[in-house]
Parts: sequence; C-alpha cells; structure tokens
Amino acid sequence: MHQLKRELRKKISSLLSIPEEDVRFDYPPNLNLGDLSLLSAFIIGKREGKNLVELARDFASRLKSLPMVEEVRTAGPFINLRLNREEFFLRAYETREKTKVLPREGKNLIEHTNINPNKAAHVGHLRNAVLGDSFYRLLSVAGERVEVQNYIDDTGVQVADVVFGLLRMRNLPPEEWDRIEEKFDHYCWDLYVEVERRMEEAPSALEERRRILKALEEGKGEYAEAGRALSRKIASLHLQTMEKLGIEYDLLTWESHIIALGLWARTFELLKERGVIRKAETGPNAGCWVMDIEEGGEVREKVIVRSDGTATYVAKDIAYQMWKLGLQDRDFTYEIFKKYPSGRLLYTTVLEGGRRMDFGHARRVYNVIDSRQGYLQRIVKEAIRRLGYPEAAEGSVHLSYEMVALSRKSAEALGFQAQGEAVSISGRKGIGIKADDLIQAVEERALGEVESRHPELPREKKREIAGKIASAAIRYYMLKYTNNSVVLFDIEDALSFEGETGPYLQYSLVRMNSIKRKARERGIEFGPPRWRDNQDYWALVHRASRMDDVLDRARENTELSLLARYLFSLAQAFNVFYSKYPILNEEDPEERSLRFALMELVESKLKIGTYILGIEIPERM
RNA sequence: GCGCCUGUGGCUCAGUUGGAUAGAGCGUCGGCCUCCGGAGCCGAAGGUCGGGGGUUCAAAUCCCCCCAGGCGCUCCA
Repeated sequence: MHQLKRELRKKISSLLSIPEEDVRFDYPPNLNLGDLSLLSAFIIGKREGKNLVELARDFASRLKSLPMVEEVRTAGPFINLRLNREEFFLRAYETREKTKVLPREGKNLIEHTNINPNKAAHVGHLRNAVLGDSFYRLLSVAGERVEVQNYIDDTGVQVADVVFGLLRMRNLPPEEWDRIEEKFDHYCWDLYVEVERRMEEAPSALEERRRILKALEEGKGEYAEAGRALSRKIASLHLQTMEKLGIEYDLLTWESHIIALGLWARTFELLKERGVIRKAETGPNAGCWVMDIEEGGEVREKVIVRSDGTATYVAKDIAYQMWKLGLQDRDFTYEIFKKYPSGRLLYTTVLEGGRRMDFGHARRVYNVIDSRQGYLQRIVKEAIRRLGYPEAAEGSVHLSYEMVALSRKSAEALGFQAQGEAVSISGRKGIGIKADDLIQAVEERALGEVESRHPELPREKKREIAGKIASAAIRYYMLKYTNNSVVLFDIEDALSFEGETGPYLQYSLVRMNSIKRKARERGIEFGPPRWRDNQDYWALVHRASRMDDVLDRARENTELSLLARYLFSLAQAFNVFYSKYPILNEEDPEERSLRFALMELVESKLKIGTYILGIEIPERM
C-alpha cells in the first residue's frame, strides 16, 4: 500500500494540478466505502474557501486511469478509491517478503541501555534497551546503516558508592568478588542501598567517597582499579541479561575513556573560544563556567564546569555527542569485547593499543533516554548549535519515553509501601524489580504452560521454548505502550500470555507453521493463487498491506507501539480468518490454494514485524 | 513559581497529526471442538472522551480558562 500510495500521489498531483503534499490519504472506516480515501478536497477546499462536496465531485471526475484503481466515488467531501482486488492481491502476494520503506541516506547511531555499572538492571532499564534494540531492528529492516552503542558511566558517584561498600564496608577487594555466591550485580543491588543509608548517616563516608570519585577520574590507585573491575564485571552481567532478550550492541564506550582521550578538554576550549559558555563572576554560580539558557521568558545560568574545575554530566555529554556526530578531531581505538553466538562482534573503546575503526560520524544520533532527561538533552543540543553546527545538532534526536513505575498492587506484593497508585523505581532505595528476576518469573510461568501442552518434549527443548516465550512477553509488554505513557508495571499483566501479548503473536505464527507442516505430511500441493472476491479475504489482504505504512510512521515518529499494535491487529485478523475458513480441510483445490496464499501473505508480514519487535518464533509452543 | 507530559468503559491502554458509527486487551456474563493447535474464536453488558467556554462543514484531537496527577527546573548523574 505504501508503494501504491507513492505512485498514486504522483499521478493525482499531476491530474489535479495540486502539490504532492496536498495528496493525503486515509482509510475509510469500512471497506464497503472504498479501500483508500483521498482527503485533498478537505485540504484544498478549506484553504481556498470552496464548497467541499462540489470540489470533491470535481476532483473525482478528473481522476482517470489511476494505477490499480477500479472505481472513484465520492461520499460527501470524501473521495473513495476502490482498488482492483485481484491485481492488488497478486502484487502484494508476490512481493510479500520485501519491505517497501525507503532507506534514508547516512548512518544512524543509536545509543541505549546506558545502565550505571554498579548494580543489577531493573525493569525500567528493560524498557530503554528494548526500545533501543527494536528501533535498531526497524532501521536495519528499512535498509539503513545503523550502529548501536552502549555508553557506560564508569566514573560516576554510583560506582564510587559501591566501591566504597565493597572495599570499606565489606572489606572485599576485587580478587575476592568471585567468591560471592549471589549473582554479583544482585549482591551489589542490596549493598548499594546499604551504602546510601551509610552516606546519610556518616559524614566520614562522604569524604571517603569524594576521594574515590577523584581516583576514578584520575584512573590511578587501588580505588581506580576496583572501579574498573566493578564497572567491567557489572557491565558484562548486564550484557548477559540483555542477551536473554536478544539485545546486542556494536560498541561499548566508557566515560573514563572519553575523559582520557581528551575529548572533554578539547570541547571545553571550543566552548570558551566560541562564546558558548562564560565564567560567572558573581551570584550563586560565581567561579563556574555557565551557559545562558532562556526559558519562560527569563535567562538562567546552567553550570557546565564547576567552580573546582570538574566537568558536569552535561559537559561530558556535549563532548560525547560531538564525537558521535563526527565533530571531534580525535578518535578512539578499539578491541573486540565479545563475540555473540549470532556472530556479531561487540567492540569496546580502549586506552592503549587497539585499532582504528569507523565508529561514530553519524548523520543521525538517537539517544534513547527517559523523558526526565529532556531538559539536559535540550541543553546539549543547544550547545552544539551554538558551537556553530546547527545542521549536525538537528541530527541529534532524543528518543524520549516515560518511565516505568510499579503498580500499587505489584509494589505491595513485593513489600514496598505505596502512597498513590504508582510507586517510582529507585535504585538508591532498592525499590524495583530486577530484570533477571522478572525474566526468570516469566520463564517459569511459560515453562509450566509448555509442560502441560507438550509433556513429550525433552527438557532442554522446553526450556528453550519457555525462554522465547518469556522474551516475547516481556518485549511486547515494553513496546505496546506509546513513548509518552508511563508504564504502570503490573506483574500479573507481564506474566500474561493471552490477549494483546507477545505470545499471542508467536502463537499465530506457530499455528501457521503447524499448518505448513501438516500440508507437507499429507502431501497437499498448492497451485499459484487465483483471486476470488470475498470480503473477509480482502480485509485480510488490505490489513496486511498496510505494514509498510506502519513501519514508515514508526520510524518517522520513533514510536514502536504503532508496530506492536498493528501486528496484534493483523494476528487477530488472521485468527478470525483461521477459525472461519479451513485451509487444509477445504475440498476445492483452487479455494484451498488461495487461502494458503493468504496465510503466507500474513505470515511474511508477521515475520518481519516480530523480528523488529525482537520476538522469536519457536517451532511449537 | 516556570517548563514538559498526562486525564478516554470497572482496570490497563489505542485513537493514522481536525474526518465517516470513539476502538482494543484484561476483568464480568453467556456461547463455540466429529474438522488445520482452545495461548484460540463468537456474542453481551459497560462511554456526558476531567470540567467549562471558543474556533468550523466537522473536535477525544486545535485555542483559552479552570480541576486533578506525573516529571523536570541542583556546582547529582
């Protein structure tokens, strides 16, 4: 449909002598009215103060010999096009494996996950990683060049806190960490909470933390060693967690390397030279380098460099953003960090040795960060603009989404106190659900279902299937909400496999596989499909053909929920079709072949779509 | 105080950028296997789209004013 719309837009534009952007389409509420409606009479009539109905009639009378269009009818100001169903179906069927979304020029860089390497990942982090990963998959499917980075803040306070906890509270140097029985990042989760309490009570601890922080930035001594070991160990565990959901990366960038490479120092010079920042002489920010930000009609100072000369988080992010956009003259060197079973290589920046590679230098940079960072992201973008790179700044996109909070029921079930209907996740207070725990809980539930349906399967097979179901359930759950919606995480909903869920999509495809398997077993052959007019068939073809539109809009709006919901509606449409029209048991071979082809058409769309959502399809479930 | 976001059946959410009869899932109630997998399908009940004004052929959607909630606005990251 996407491609057809492009063809129609051109043709209609010239037939009616109107600009292409005024050729807008919509879908009629039901297919009896038509298959596609043209809204140009609304747009132009309104602008030129003409009678909409008459204009529509006039337009309709001039629409002759449009490709694939069989009939043009008006319904008031609507101009409804009826397509040649046979022709349309055959083309859709033949090209079903292809996506017709046009790739954009230039390289994309997606940065996501970015979890502080000091404790276990929680459900909030999953939303980030799943969004980022699915957006990566979407762009790849569209044929674009994409690079995925995971930025690791190994010099922040959070790391200093846990270093303090391990070394000073638990007396555990790095070589002892492997002896801890609990999964290390889970152990640190609890320790971090303890450290936070200690910091509130003991001023001496705060002082020690300051020393640790300084050591982390300088990169030398016992503390720095411990910090490096901690960051690396926990980052590796996060990678494992994400791998369970099929999430992979191309590059790890470490904040300490950004500083060591001098990216910040260079950026600092530029910011001063080009007058983006100035030194505040008086006021509360005296001694700081600040940037003037206008907001709500008044100008306020945003501190970029503290009075002690250290860089704030925004400062470092400006330097890093510039590197991502190819605006830095220095570059990292790289080594392989790990090889995924898929064969994909994960690289890491390194300080010594390593080789030069072509990371960064992106046309578009997508920063997947929750909406609370909106203000800082704007400042970073503004700084780059003021440095004299307005076009590059435009390429920097904040892929913003709302946070995940625990529903009151779920929070109380976990023993947390609830004030209102939602409870915010807090690493500091230890309030949250660990990603690993969630995955495990969903896997167990899935395993129970598989056990009851396929007791004959070997144990390993069952586990593998349960893993795929769990991953699908979690990913779909994280993707079905719009970015602007707070996910009120409810454990019962997350554990559900019925209705609008990932497993529902899997189940639909598994059924199709099963039908194809049975067809082979029974030796049923299918000839090339011949179209027969049928409302239900056409509705299915029509819906399946809207996939490319959805992909296009999902990319344009960085909104994966559009795809998630569309796929559900498509799977649902198939299930209705399936219950109404037997395929293998149909006697008439021509009818049977057509139904089978309809299934294949839907299947190919669902396969592409579920791949983007990161949902794997087991053979059975 | 300023800025951003949100308010839609009992609950959780969509709503194609102002279009045709406001849709799903969960929950509730009632149905459906002699047949390709029941993680499915069919049906029913349930809506003053937070409230009030306005803009126009047309408003859940745009503008204004209220009400309620979330987040941000630190020399934290």
